[in-house]
Amino acid sequence: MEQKTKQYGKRSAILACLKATKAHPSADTVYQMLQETRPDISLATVYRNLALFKQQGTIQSLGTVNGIERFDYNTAPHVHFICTQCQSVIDLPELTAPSALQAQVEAITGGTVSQCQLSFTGICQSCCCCEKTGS
Amino acid sequence: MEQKTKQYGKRSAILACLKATKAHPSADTVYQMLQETRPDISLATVYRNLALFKQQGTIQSLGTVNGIERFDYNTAPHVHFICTQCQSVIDLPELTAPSALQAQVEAITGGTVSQCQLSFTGICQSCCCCEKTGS
DNA sequence: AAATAAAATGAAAATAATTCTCATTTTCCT
DNA sequence: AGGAAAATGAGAATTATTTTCATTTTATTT
Repeated sequence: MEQKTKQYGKRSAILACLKATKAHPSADTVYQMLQETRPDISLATVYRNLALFKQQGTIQSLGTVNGIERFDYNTAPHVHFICTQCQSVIDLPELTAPSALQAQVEAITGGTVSQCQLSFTGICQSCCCCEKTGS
Repeated sequence: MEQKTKQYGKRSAILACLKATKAHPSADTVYQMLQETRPDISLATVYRNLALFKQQGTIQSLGTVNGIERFDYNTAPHVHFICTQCQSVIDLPELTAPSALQAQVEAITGGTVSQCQLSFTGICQSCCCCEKTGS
């Protein structure tokens, strides 16, 4: 039993990374964030584990922003604001997602609802003012 | 001025295709739907024009379903149900999108909202019953 | 602790949706 | 009609994501 660096715990490191941020990161962003503390984790492993967490329901996908999938540790229904310019995603905890409609949706469609997504897309405050330099 | 097949009107044919369907098609689906009547329209042109329409605000993107972008001629805020099994997207006109929240979102974020998306994800009725054959 | 099976990983190749290039065609304007 | 500007087709390029497979790590059994 030689003294060697712990090689495992990669899965939980990836999950912890998502838990620690509010940035709703992409797979590549998670990979880059981990590079500093866990350079032994490859991008493929990040992809694999994010897919696993998503399938398990441990995390949530917000869908894609600019063609890149974004993830959220918070699986409770909540509202997002997505800036199409800087691609930032922020939570709007002040507003409530209409998850109460889920029963109605199931009644209307005859299907089963597993997720509710409410998102507002636009230009965030910092991108707003930067834009005005164009005139 | 020889009698030749009309080569133009491709742009409007693409838009008309979107207008005519409730299927919220992808670029490739639009291309395939057009193949029958307008085999002179290439896939690149479909992509180009969908991007143009989207940028103009003529059409809307629902985001991606299974990694593929889906489009909607209806730009009014409305609710979608997305089946993760068969990838079908249906409108739920019975329910209203909470676009009234837009002012609140702008007040909270200090940004500008251009789009509101409310979607429920799950398994649709036909996929529900098919699933049960597994036991 | 040793042996074995099962799961996870890295590196790089493979996949596939989308975008881009550029030569050609079509449309628009006078 | 003539020329500029825009649109298009074909295919190459791009790129996020997935997959392959040999190797390493973890779990299990004794």
